[in-house]
Amino acid sequence: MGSKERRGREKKELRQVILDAARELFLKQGYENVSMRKIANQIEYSPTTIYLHFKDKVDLLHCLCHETLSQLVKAFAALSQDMKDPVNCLRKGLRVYIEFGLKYPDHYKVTFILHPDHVDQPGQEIYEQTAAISEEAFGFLRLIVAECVRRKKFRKVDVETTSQAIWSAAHGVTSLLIAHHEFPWVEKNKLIDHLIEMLIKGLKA
Amino acid sequence: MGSKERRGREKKELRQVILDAARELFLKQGYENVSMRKIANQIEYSPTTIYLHFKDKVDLLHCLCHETLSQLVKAFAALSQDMKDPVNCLRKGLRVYIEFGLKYPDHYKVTFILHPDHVDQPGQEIYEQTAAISEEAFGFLRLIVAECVRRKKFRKVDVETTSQAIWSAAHGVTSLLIAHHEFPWVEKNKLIDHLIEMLIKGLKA
DNA sequence: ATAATAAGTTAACAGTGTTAAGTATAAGGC
DNA sequence: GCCTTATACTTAACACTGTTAACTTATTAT
Repeated sequence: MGSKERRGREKKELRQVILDAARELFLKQGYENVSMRKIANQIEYSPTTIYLHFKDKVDLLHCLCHETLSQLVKAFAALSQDMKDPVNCLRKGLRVYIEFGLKYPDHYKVTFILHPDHVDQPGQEIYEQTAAISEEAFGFLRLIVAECVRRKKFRKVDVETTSQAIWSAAHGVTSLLIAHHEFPWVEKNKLIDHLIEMLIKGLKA
Repeated sequence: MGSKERRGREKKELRQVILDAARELFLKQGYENVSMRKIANQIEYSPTTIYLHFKDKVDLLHCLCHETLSQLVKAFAALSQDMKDPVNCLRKGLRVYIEFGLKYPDHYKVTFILHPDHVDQPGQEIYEQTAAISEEAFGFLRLIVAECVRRKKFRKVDVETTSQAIWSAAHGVTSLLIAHHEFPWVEKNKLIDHLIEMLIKGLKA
């Protein structure tokens, strides 16, 4: 009867329980310092149960990554609805991006810092999915920059080059703050704001 | 007599052999995928011999970073001799930094990208050394930016914050060009120049 | 020659990701 | 009801990992 549906639902629930436990542990202790056994202990199942829901440890991280990337895209989508002030939209978008990275450093690492060739094998489903959603996210930046140029808020720069340069800068501060936390950084919000304003001033008409 | 010196020299030689093997393996397979046993196999010694020269695996990575940073510092030192046009000096310095990364992507990866966050344990000798040489390299950038502000080529920005923001941007484009080779980048020199000019325009008085 | 020192090794510990084989339990057909 | 079959989950094991302690071998100094 409906028992099949119930079992399928229970399976999905356990899957989510694993994802939640894994995310919490990854964020608290770092991906490398969390073992499958630790996750299993947390949810009070045997280690091998995880393998009934995920191919391996990397797959687990990728699913988390996909979850959070989707959130990033959603945040961008919400932002680009209101394009009355495209420059401010860009400002907010960059903030969202950088803070996303700082909030989910492990996810950011896998998606944007680690050599994708090491982690992903092209052709794998999860790889294509991640690539697609990344492209979708970058599309928002391209859109906003184009709007800034179209409305002559920015001087007549090449949209693609500018978008890539802006992404580079945003990625730079995000990844450095994540990876080199031993460096004597100035107050992080001050640094981020300064970088963003610098970029925008460098583009203004 | 001189036998003590010879033994000391032989010890240093083996140390360098280990470093070279480790760098090659780290670059080819990634830090996490290279075991002490793999390194030991490569140099045809037992795994524990490495521990006679390095405290642990992280120490090994730190020493490699130190080597790379020294090279970069030397390049910067040559540049900052001629400070007649500080803005152009900054331009050139950024070019040197980015092209250093693109020319020696392996070195750059190990030092600035691969750098795992659990590596840093304040109090350790090698930590202090790496921190010192990083500070030295960064000092050149700080110096140039300060000079730009002092001579009123730049508006009155905070030197430290600006320097950190500039480094972030330079690191961003370098690491992305290295790591995300599959992304449809515009012509790389165009991208680099555009970013540099954007930064400088955003700072000009 | 003998004692001391250093270099390098072997064996082991406690941990890792992952797989194959086994067990209990629930579902479906008769 | 009973039997078969599929599912959920566990146990045990494999081949690794970084690292330490104890041991052996070789070289030096007295």
